[in-house]
Amino acid sequence: MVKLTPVMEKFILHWGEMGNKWGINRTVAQIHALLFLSPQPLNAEEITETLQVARSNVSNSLKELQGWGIVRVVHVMGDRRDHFESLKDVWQMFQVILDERKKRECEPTRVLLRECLADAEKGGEAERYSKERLAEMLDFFETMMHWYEDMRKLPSGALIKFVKMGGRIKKMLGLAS
Amino acid sequence: MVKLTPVMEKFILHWGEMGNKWGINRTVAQIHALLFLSPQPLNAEEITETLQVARSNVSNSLKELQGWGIVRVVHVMGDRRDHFESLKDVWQMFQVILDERKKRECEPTRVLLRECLADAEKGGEAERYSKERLAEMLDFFETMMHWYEDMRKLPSGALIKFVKMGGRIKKMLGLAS
DNA sequence: AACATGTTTCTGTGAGTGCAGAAACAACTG
DNA sequence: CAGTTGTTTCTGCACTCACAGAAACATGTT
Repeated sequence: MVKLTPVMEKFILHWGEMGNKWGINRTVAQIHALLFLSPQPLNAEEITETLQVARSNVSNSLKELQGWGIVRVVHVMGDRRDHFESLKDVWQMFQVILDERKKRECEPTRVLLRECLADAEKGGEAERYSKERLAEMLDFFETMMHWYEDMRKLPSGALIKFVKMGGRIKKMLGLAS
Repeated sequence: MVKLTPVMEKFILHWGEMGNKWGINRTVAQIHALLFLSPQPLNAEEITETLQVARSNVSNSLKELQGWGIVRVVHVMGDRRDHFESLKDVWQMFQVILDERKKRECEPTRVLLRECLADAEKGGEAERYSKERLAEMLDFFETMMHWYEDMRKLPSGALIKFVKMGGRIKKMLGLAS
């Protein structure tokens, strides 16, 4: 049995709320938080007991987390049950989440915007204004997505260094623009 | 009466779905999409008719959108009703949305992480591992938030230029790191 | 093959939200 | 100051989603 410390409990509950606001199921987020804070991989049974949720709920949520790619199965010697562990590297974790959201939500929007623009061509004058607005929207999406892909490709060390530069970016831009 | 073109309808429906996935009420997102695509400001009545939702729903959603700061009231000569218009600049719009989500969701998380770390100090050995993990998480949040604030401060032209540089960033980093 | 252990899918219930329509409220107009 | 028009808040229903528990399904063991 995993005994939650007060800090763990506090964080897990908050993470659940957060997840909720960003469109992620509360239990899924809680399990993620638990695994993130757990020094060892946990099996489904332990998660069930610790969070006091139904076994089936745990099972489904774990599948969801594996689908996102931030939790994976590992095995413990002498125990045939699956154990689960979260990515522990925060940078990597958010990178994976962003990748996934980009794929699930941004790509389809980009596709739809392209379709809309194509349709708008045929719509003549009636669609003129929409076309303008949606073209800007599409440009925004494509720009941001490209930019993200470029950043994504950097070796993670470089990316972190870059982000941590913070204010100094300003000067660089002064030169570059 | 505002007649929706096929393109408008398509986009509005999609935007509603999208909003949903990111934790934003469907009607709120739809109204936003409608105002975004509308060449003129619309009054609540028109929105009601166009989207076929209850008047009260429109009223509440508009208030929500104003709370986010992406829709504002304007007045039309000879008409005492409020009219509403969306920000039209996509960059500005997303900046406002990000600002708001940062304020509503990231700041509180940062605060909570700080509290957790303080609590963990008192927890001794039992909280050691949690403390490590949460410290990393906090570092991530603070780094990203600072970075965002720095970017935020750039004149918007510079920011856009910067993002559009895309791949060339890589070279700059080569020099800078 | 029976049993034991673990996992997944299915089903029904409950909680939370979204939303329509009514009622209350405010602001103007003649 | 009655009447008109417009806005906001309230109330309750409906729908969705989350989730518990049961049932079905696997896999391994003796």
